[in-house]
Amino acid sequence: MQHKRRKNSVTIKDIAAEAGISYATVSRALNNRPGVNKDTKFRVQEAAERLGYSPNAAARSLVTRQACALALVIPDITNPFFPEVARGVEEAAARAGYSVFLCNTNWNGKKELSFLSLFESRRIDGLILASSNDNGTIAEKFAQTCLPLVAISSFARDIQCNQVIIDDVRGGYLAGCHLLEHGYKRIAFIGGLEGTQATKERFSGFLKSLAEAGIEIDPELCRYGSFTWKSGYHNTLKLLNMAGRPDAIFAANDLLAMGVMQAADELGLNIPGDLAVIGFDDISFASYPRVCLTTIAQPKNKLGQVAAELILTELKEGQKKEFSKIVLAPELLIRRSCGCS
Amino acid sequence: MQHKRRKNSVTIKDIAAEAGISYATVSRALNNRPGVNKDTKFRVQEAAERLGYSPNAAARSLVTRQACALALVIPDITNPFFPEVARGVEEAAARAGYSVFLCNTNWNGKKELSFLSLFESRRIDGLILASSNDNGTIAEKFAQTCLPLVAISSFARDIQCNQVIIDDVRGGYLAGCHLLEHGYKRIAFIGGLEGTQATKERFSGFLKSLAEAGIEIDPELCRYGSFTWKSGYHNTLKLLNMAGRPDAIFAANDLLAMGVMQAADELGLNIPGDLAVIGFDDISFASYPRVCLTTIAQPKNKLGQVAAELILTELKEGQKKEFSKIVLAPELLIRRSCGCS
DNA sequence: TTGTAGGCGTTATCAT
DNA sequence: ATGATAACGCCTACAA
Repeated sequence: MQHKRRKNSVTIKDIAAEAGISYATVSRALNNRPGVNKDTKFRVQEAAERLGYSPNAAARSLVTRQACALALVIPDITNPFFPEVARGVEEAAARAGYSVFLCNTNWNGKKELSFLSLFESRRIDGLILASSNDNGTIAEKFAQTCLPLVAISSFARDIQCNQVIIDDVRGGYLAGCHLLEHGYKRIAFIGGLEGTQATKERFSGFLKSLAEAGIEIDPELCRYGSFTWKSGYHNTLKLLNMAGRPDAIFAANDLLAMGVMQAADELGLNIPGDLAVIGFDDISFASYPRVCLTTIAQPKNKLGQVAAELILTELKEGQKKEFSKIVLAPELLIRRSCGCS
Repeated sequence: MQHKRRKNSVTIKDIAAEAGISYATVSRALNNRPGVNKDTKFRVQEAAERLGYSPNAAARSLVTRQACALALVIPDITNPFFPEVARGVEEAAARAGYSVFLCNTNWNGKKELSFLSLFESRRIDGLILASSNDNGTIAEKFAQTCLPLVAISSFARDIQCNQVIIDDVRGGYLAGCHLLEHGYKRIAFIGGLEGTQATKERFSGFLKSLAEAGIEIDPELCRYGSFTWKSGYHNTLKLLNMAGRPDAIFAANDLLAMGVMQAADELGLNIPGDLAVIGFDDISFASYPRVCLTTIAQPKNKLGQVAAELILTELKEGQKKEFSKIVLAPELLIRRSCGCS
């Protein structure tokens, strides 16, 4: 079967013919430009309706040089953190009449970079980037395109572009303080990949809280891996089998914290009775009664919204001379895993 | 500050000037069309590279009438079922050089419909629709646009369009059989919204398994609500406080099943000792040790991939005369909530 | 208030 | 193998 070309759609010229006027006027009428007679405008709208006219976005962007589209680049939509961000972005964009391209990089730097040429080609208006590359080398390349860009989530902080981030240091500090207030003394830390921005900053905030309490951390109690519950599980097993085992653990995200719980369960340790745990993120399952994890909540949806709005206003008002850096505050969300109530 | 127009980007005309040839030839060279001298082609590519050329997608779509973009319409990217589907769609699309617009409807029929005009305007090549509207009235409107369309997930089965679905009836049947094999006799059913396709079909398969075992269901044991764990929780509470309370529950999705577990926990009932539970979906948290839910797994990622590929081949080979209806098989995934091992 | 015409960056169809 | 040139559908001066 032959490939059928899409049926020719109706254009403003068709409308012009139908309404018996020039198509320039049709364009004006349809775009609510001033200086169009009230009832020619009415006739135009009526004709457009009748003919089932739909403006051709490609033609329009060709002349306006605007795609009315943003791109959202994230490592993995399957990770419970990102869907909420994505939803925030989508909502804010839709409200402003913008569409959003979903770009899932699968933690693959090459794929992430490959999106770049796509964006240039599509003349995307702006992009929101949660880079899979933590040291910012990829983000830097994106920044060089001059495309309105906002980087979100964790990555090298010194990169030159707009940023909307969570105050990870403060989050770590809050976590540490909460544990300390409960009287825990021997607190362990389980991070994601070592050297990673999120891990480092959450850890440093945590350290600060310890320092304020006059506690020096035992390096034995600091373990790293990846942001998965398996990693949290294995590290906890090791921690719990040590001579002087910890009485509390700060896990750098909720997935890790769930791994902590799993390990404790297996060893017959009660949470929070024998071991306290605090996480980071507040993914939806943290609130599930069988988990009931006390955690440092990130405003994920807001993160997405703010990021999108930042770009949108920049699109409207022109790029600023300086880059914006918006930092959102994390919040302690108390549930049961630390011994409260 | 004035709005700065995006800097004029380099076009094939610039390349033509640079290489000293006509821009028609440049176009040919860049698109690997036959009939271009080998080293003019080389010169063109070289010039393009040097000038930092990036083709203008809008201009191209204007003439080719292809946007090289799909749209993915889903009710809520935050629901753990959809991110996996989205990932499947994105991967398949990206492999074929297509981008995907993320359209989150928030279970809002109006917003869902509003996307329609957007798609027409953008001349989307095809769309994948998980309608929020279960009876198919919205999907029908989408189908009328003549846009290559594939409907996924649950909805009225008789609607005229391509479909990629999970065999919900079989899923329900598998669930029922598994419970029956364990010797449970008084099995309850907790669905989502009553009348909803997923709920109905999963229930009917479940009924069939009971019928084969010569068991007639007690209407008292069938409860409905919404696909949330709260709903599962409340319904289970009622079920468990009945005179002849069930010894097993088939929850029409995993979220509901988690609510079941929560209620059982609260009443001090052991799972699976005092009450067996089986779910549907296999969301990632079903495998978490503290949940360990036996469930009917849906191939979510595959669902997305197959849907995207279906559209993509239709785009390549032209629309078929008949609509495709691909039904994917669900699978029993045994964990601990029914008493196995 | 309305019409004319040029241009946005490509692809495609003619010639040459 | 290459070059003109006409679309594609729309916006926008500029002219009337």
